[in-house]
Amino acid sequence: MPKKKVKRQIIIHAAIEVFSRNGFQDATIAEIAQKANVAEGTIYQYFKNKEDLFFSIPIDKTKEFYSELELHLQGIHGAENKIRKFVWYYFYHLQENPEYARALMLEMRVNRNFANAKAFEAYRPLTHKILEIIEEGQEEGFVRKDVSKYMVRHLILGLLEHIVTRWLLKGEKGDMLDQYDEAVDLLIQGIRQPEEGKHGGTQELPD
Amino acid sequence: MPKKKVKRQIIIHAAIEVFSRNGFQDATIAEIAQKANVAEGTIYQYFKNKEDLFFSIPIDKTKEFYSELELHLQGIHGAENKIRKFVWYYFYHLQENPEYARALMLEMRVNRNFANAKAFEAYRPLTHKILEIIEEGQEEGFVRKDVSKYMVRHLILGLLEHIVTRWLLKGEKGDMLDQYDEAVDLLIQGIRQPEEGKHGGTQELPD
Amino acid sequence: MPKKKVKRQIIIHAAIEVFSRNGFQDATIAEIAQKANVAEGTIYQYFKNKEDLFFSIPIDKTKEFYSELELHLQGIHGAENKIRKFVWYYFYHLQENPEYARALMLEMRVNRNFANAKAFEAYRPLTHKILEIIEEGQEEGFVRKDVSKYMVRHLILGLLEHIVTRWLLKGEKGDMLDQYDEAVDLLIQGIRQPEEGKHGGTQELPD
Amino acid sequence: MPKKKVKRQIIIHAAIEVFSRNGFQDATIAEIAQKANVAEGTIYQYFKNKEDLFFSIPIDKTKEFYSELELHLQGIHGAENKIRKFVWYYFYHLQENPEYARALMLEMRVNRNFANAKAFEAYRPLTHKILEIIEEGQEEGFVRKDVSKYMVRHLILGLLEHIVTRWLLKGEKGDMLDQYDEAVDLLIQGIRQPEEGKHGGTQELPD
DNA sequence: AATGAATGAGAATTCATTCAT
DNA sequence: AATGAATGAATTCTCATTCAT
Repeated sequence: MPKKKVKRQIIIHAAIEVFSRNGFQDATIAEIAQKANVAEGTIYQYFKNKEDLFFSIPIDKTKEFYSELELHLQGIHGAENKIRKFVWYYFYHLQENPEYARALMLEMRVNRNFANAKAFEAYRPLTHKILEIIEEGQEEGFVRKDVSKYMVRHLILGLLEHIVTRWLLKGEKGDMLDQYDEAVDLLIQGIRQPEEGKHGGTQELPD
Repeated sequence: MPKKKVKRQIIIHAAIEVFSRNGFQDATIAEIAQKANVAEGTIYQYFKNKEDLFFSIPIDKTKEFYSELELHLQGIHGAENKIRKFVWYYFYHLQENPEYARALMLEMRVNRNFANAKAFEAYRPLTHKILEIIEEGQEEGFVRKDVSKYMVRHLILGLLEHIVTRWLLKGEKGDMLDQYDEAVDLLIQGIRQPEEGKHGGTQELPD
Repeated sequence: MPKKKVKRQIIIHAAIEVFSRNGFQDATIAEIAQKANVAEGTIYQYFKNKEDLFFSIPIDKTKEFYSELELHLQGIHGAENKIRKFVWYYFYHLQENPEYARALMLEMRVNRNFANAKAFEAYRPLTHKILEIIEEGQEEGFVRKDVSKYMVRHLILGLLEHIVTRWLLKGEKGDMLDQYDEAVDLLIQGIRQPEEGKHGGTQELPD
Repeated sequence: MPKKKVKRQIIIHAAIEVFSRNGFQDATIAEIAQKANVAEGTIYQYFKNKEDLFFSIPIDKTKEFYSELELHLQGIHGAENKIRKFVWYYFYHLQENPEYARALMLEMRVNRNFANAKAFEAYRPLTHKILEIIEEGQEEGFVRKDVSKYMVRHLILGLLEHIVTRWLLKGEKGDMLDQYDEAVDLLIQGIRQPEEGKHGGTQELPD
């Protein structure tokens, strides 16, 4: 790896730690620089400003997340299994990278500028992947077709993000993977195409 | 209402607007004071500090949210209908109060201190309510019993929060209630107790 | 004088000293604050920023300059005498206020933003006054009419500014008023309407 | 020209542009380096520091100014004509080199260190030249002898600098040479030795 | 000679909070 | 109770200069 890239990585690594511990606003460039063993000014050689550094985190980390996810999905057939794997890997990866998880869930996800930033682009492939799997599932007949694939994705990501967020706010106690079975169970049942002649449809809301 | 209470309300109202527009860190006491037509010092007569003011928002607003929700749930029988109503009202109320929604979703929900704050207490009845309904559903036999009620709640709140958050970040465009039907449909299917002899259980994850 | 005004004056006073000693760029708010015996933040209660403070100097000081000049011109008749007085007072006042002189000549006068600033407006009456006197002189028949009054002003102000600037750069040594006689003599001869049948007009430039 | 000299020239050229556009303080070595197509470090091979580079501008440019002026003065007889030529060339040259003019008038001329710097030495021949012409004029009997030659120079340079400075601050609009006729007219009348029996001397200032 | 990455001192500005009136 | 002037700590970012390659 070229030297320039290496130092960039070192800074990003330090940034993840500091941002994740203190949040964007309370993190200081001084501390990041110290952690990265570079002068404060050096950071500005690599990143335009604090926000640029902040948004560079997901770019790098999400690429890593995504490419590893692809690996894990290799050789798996059927949307159901892919979704199970996706859910499992989601928990697994964020649990292994709690600082990245915190930065992502507690900072990026609710940042007003994130959606505009180039950082968001890096996030795209990931959200697109799950959509692809959902589409595949709908074609297979496994996933409900009467509900938009986007809503299906909302259900999946909503549950995952909710669990991860709570885990983070509670101090990362316990093993998130313990929740894997129930979570995936609920999701699969929620999104699957009911077999013929199942239950009698949904009731109308009276009010 | 006593005069003291009124001024407190005025300040909170101004705070919601300012916090919601700028986020916690970028909101200034000066602006809130101006909006509330009081001197900056006055705010410190009613609230210990900026964070205290911030966390006082959900206390008041959530009480309002909760008591109105109770009203809407009056006379509704059966967990399914109650859940439908809950979902509907959740969307409805946050859509009607976008500034509160923003403060709640983008600021409170991910704030490290929120969970500890007394503000969180105010939030309890609400999250407890949905849990109650889930329990009722499990007793009725409508909601799956093989999955923890907490996980069921994660599914419901996760989806709702996810949809609301996206709506906020996208600039509050469109009517969230348009998504109500699909959302509730997915949820209900996901959490309901399958009838006897339905599908063949969940597959095992191969890997 | 109201308290607020007083403190403003104190700050401006400190600012004149510091700006004049170090120039705009090398002057620091910290030093000005210290000299004024206020906290750094206090300065920002009275002035928008460093430049605003800087440009506030001439506003106040020039008003003072102008009103005293008016006093000195009281009771003087004839453009010639008024011009003599103007020149004399110009030297006198700047010599008595060398810090203001330095700020004005070495900083303001060449500042790209000065012309746009509101500070420039304060300067107007002064430059307008001399124009008025020139006009009066032209009506009297004392000042040449074949040359634009603006050019006449350029001649007068050019000489004065040049002398003051050199005096400042040389370390404010000596008494500028020693140069008064010669300076005013040259100026008067330069701008006066020649009597009939004087010299043979100007030669043409050969090249 | 040796290669070394060429690169020095390139850097100075870039420096003139950047200093003149931004002023000394706001000009950056980085930008100058970029404009000159050299690395930042390279500049320090040719100049001790930023100020040294800054003060090197007049050295080179003034030599150029001076040698061209000498050329223009060739073959001109009589102090009056020489002064006319000097004035004309002053306007002409600075108008043709507005960036140099800006650096000279708005930066050098008021710089506290300029007078001490070696740069000032380069300026000498120029100011000495005009003094020489004035002396010649006094010997000829064309220029007033009752006024110091230095004051005469103040008058001339004061007017020229004033006009050029205003032209620069107003955005270099219009042709300065349009002002040549009036300017030189005023100057010539101001400095010329009055013929016998002219006006009755200067009045005394009453106050 | 040329490079350009690294440095780190330095300064303006903001703003929550206090407290005398 | 209300005010709002005063505070000063705290932080980002810039940029001239150096020096190893």
